[in-house]
Parts: sequence; structure tokens; C-alpha cells
Amino acid sequence: MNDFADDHHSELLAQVASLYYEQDKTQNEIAAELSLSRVKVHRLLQEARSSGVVQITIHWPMSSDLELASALESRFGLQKAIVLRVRRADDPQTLPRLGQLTARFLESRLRQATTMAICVGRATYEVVHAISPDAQTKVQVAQAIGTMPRFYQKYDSSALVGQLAQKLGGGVSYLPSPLMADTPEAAHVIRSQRDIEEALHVARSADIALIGIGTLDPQTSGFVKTGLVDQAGLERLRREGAVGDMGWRMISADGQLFPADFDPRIIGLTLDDFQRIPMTIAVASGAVKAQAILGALRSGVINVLATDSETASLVLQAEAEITVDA
Amino acid sequence: MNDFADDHHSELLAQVASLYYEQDKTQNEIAAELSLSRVKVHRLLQEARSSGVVQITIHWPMSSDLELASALESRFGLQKAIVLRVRRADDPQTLPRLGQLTARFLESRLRQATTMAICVGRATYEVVHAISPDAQTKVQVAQAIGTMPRFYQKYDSSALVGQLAQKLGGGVSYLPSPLMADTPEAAHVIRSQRDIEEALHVARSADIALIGIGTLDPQTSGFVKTGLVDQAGLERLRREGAVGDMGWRMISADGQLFPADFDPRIIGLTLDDFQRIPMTIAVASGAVKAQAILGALRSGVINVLATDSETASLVLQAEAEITVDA
DNA sequence: CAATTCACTGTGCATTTGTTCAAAAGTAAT
DNA sequence: ATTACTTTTGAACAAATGCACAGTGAATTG
Repeated sequence: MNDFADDHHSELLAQVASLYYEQDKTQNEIAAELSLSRVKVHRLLQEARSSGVVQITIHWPMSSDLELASALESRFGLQKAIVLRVRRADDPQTLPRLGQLTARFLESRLRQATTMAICVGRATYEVVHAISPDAQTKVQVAQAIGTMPRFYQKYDSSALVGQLAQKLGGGVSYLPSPLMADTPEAAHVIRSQRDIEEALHVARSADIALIGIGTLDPQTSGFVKTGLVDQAGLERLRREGAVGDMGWRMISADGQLFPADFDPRIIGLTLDDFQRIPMTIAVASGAVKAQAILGALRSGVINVLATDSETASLVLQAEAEITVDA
Repeated sequence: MNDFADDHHSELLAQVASLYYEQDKTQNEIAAELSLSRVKVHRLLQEARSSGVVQITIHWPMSSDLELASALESRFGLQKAIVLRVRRADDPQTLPRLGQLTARFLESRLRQATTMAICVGRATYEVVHAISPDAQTKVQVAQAIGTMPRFYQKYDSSALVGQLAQKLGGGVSYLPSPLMADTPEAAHVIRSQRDIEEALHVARSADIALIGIGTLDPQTSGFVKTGLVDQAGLERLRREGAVGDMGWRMISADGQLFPADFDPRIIGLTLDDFQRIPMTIAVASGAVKAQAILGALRSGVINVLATDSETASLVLQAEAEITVDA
């Protein structure tokens, strides 16, 4: 009953909105057509806007902040920095847009590549999502870390790998293993399996790697979301000097591998592996990631960083402060 | 150079649009703030709208046409008809919306199911796309027909199956075979492979099947898009009495399997297989599909039909005409 | 170099839109 | 049925918007 009435009402809203916005009629014309008063039409339009029946979206042009980019490049010796210019740091559109920008860069580099290794993550998901299916570069796509448990499906590693390979029209190398074994010994056994050894070898010998950077923020951390580490554990890691992770390898503020207790149990490429890959692209955006990004940049593992202007400023600022202190 | 200027211009457009539409400032206020004349602001807003920097979308409420639905149900002995009410038949939003509506129905039926078979297609893609990832029904998803060649990746059968299984949190049964073998003999060999026999068996014993309905219209036909049949061949099929296809099996106007020359070469469920599945859901929308849908309904293979009100009317009308003639 | 064109600008006025307010129409409780 | 209350309505006015047109200057052409 209520549904019925509601439905009719929002249908009216949509109808008025369509006449006004799509068919460019005046409120008076609409009022006459539907035999309503003009004021009523006006109120319906107001309601349509506020209730979301009419949605007005503004497509900001995507532009890079070249100044910040070259500042990052020279400061950290990067091959390339991609800095998406943003107005507000918390804009929910930032990550998809950064993905778009990064995807374009990646597409341009993929022509000369034969194998690409990828890690899961919200940011890398967006990059893969934004890759054009016409790219068709016949690049082999390799899963660089094991599959995570209980994670939101969208960011599942193997699915991401498959999707990308399909878009690029190339082969896939899955890493058929959990992300983390229960004990270091089990991890050793798993790593020594022929299939897994081979998959890791393929990933290691990639020309390009795409990874995300994680934080120790309990709201954001993939460690908490996957249940691999609890909030208390996260807090302890932070106290002991960890600032974030790259491909699930914890790093400290100075860019060294932080020896987390679970580190030997991870199945996937190590920081050294990533360092040996000719081009390692890290994507990360958001104020909370600034410290982690700084650590990642100092590690020397990254050749290309994609981020937003807000975060880039914070990173550069933090670097300047610490350098002055020292 | 030009890029730079263009970028600045559309940035201005976006800025003005944001101030006007998001921050509800008046054109006069904006003019003052950016030191432009009010007329200029007005013109920028016009340009922003016409150039697509500002996009206004109207979300029509989704409603079913229950009258048409029950007319279809009683006329063709369907378990259920889903009829999306549409205003214009050619609205590009129709298919996604129909997918949404069908997905909701499917989700409600999936709780009692253990296995679901699906066929590729634009319409079924939309249904799968609209399934909520929280559904988590642990249903096994089975690919009901082989994988097509050279098709737009988005509609690739195996990818669709994988995506759905992931959303539903259940297992997958791939059909590792091309859609069509080169000769009937080769098809026979392929079908007799253990893996394929098994995959077909899983699909056949599904509780629910989801299929699309194809037409012989050269613009729309998947046969032409995949290059399996050329336009001339399509024309010949039409002359000989075929009206469309379900899961790549051609049907005639009276709902019989039309014996196309390529039929024995297809690897996938047959019409008889689909008929034996307790609930076969067909999704199809668009005026060009009316004849094909009519044939499909008459075949008795379908238990549930999802379509739009426009197409539903055409189908009922065509049925009435032919019945009167006879 | 003048002439012509063309794209762009802003003034002034007509039209459209937004707001206010008092009256009307519901609603619920006594 | 009466009261006290909220909600909805549209007339009237104020504000904002849209448009036609004339003016400006830069670029192009004879």
C-alpha cells in the first residue's frame, strides 16, 4: 500500500524532472500539462533533487599536478610520479580517477612488456578496472601474492588477475596458494610445491609490477579486514616502528623490511623480488597513507608512484620535516 | 598546448558548475567570486551542460507492469513473468534495469537451489552484473554453453560464470570447450571428453537456468558478432522459417528446434536439456526480439520470462493476431 | 592598410524561478 | 462535533535567469 503510493509519487517526481531537465520545458508548461500549480511543480522539482531522483554529476577534467610530480621524482629518484590533482582529499571519486590516470600510464608501458605481476588492493583494483579492454597487448599477467581469506570478493587477488588478463588478451599465471600459511614451516612446504614455485618464478621475472601500499590505520588496513592481524596487533606493530606495507610486507619508516612475526608465513613476492623488477608501480592515495608511502619510497623498491596531490604534498612535507630534524 | 588550454577551460566549466549546482550559489555570486560577468557565467553553465561536464540523470523508479505480466503468464503458462515498465522502448537504460529486476527475482529463488546453469548474452550479463555480492547462497554455477570466439570480452561466457560464482560464494563448473566445433564429428569427440561430459552433466542437472534470447536481426545477432554466421546466412535462416535462438539453438515461429546446419556442431545444452531444468529463466528485451520471444515461449522451454512492457505488448499482440488467423 | 568577418562581451529587458505568507484542508484527540 | 494541531496549497511578490542585440577587438582577406 505504502509502496504503491511511494512508487507513484517518485514516478511523478521523475516525470516532472524529465519534462524539466530533459525536455527543457518551463515549470509553467509542466504545470499546465499535468494540471498542477506552478508552485507545486517547483516543489516537486526540489524534492526530486533532494531525494536523489534527479542526480547532477560534475565531471572534473583529470589533470596531473606536474610540479608535485617532478618534486617527488627528484626527491625520491623515481622514474615517474603520477599525481592526480584533487580539490578535496576525501572525495570518493579520487581513487577511481587515480586508477584511470594510472591505467593510461600502464597501458603505454605495457607495449614493451611481456609479463606483469600484480597484487591485490583497493587502489590496484581501480587501476585494473580502468584498463581498457581494447588494450590487447598479449602481456602475461601474474599473481604476485597468495589469495586472501574472507576478503570482500571484489578485491580478490585471483579474480583481479583473471580480469586483467582477459582485458589484455594475454595469459594468466595464478598463484594457487593462500596469502598466509599457518606456520613458517607450512609456508616453506607450500612454496616448494612445483606449481607455486613456478608461479612465483613467473611473477619474479615480470617486467612490470603493480602494487598497493597499506597502512596501519585500523579503519583502512587490509590486515584487519582479512582478519590476519587484529587491532591490538596492529597497534603493537605501529609501536615497534612499522609504518605500513607493500604487498603484505611490513615496512618501517626508513624503508627497511620490518620483521613482523607473520612475515615468514606469507606466500608471495618479497620486497627484494619487487626491487629486482625493472618497473614497480605503486598506487596509493589518502592522507592516512602518507607515512606508509614515505616509507615505501625510501625503501627504493618503487620506481613509479601514483597518488593524489593532497597526499603527495603531505609526503613531501613529512620528508622535508624529517630531513631537517636529522 | 591545446590540451593545456582545453583542460583549463573544462576545469573552469567544472568549477562554475560545482559552485552553481553543488554549492547552490547564484550566477551573480559566482560572477563576483571569479570576476566574470554574469552573462559569461551563464554561458559557461550552458556549455558545461551541453558538453557533458555537467550530467543530469533521472532515476525512474523501477516498477513492474503486473497486468502485462499476468497476461503473459496465463497466455503461455509461465510460472512467472517479470515485466519492467518502460516509457520508451529504445531507452538505453532498459536492459540494466531489467537486469536489476530479474536479479532480485533470481536471488529470491536461489535460496532453494543448489546448481544454476547460465548462458552468455547481453541480457544475462546484466542480470549477473546486478546480482548483489552479498547474496552468498553457495549455489554452484555451471557454464551451459561453450566459450565464444572473438566476442566482446565483457560477455564472455566463462568470465560471466566465474563472476557469478564469486558473487554467490559458490563453486564453478566451467565448460572448457569452444562454443562451436568445426565439424559435427569434432563436436562429438569434444563432447565425449570426460571433463566436458561432466561439465555438461552438471549444467543439465541444474535447478535453475538463465538464458537469453537472440534474434536474426543482423545488427543485434550474436551469431554475426561472433562471426559464426554471416549476414547472408542469417537471411537464409530467416527465409527458411527460423525466428531466433535460445542458447544458440535456433527456433522456428512455432517453438520447434529449427535444424540449422551448424546445430550439431554446438557444444552446450540442448533445448531438451533446458526443458528438463525445473526453472528456466529467459531474459530478453527490445522490439526486434518480439518474434524470437514468441517462438521461445511457444517452445515450452521457458518457465520464467523477463522483459519490458513494450516488448511484452508486442509479443501478446503478435500471439493474438496469429491465433485469430489460424 | 582598410574592409570584412567572426568570435566574444556585456547591457537591458522579458521570462522564468524561488519564496513568503495566509488561507484551506487534513488529522487527531477530546 | 469541536478544538488544536500539522500539512498542503496557491496568489503575490522578489529574485534569478535567459535572451536579443549592439558593441568590441582580434584575425583574415582583398
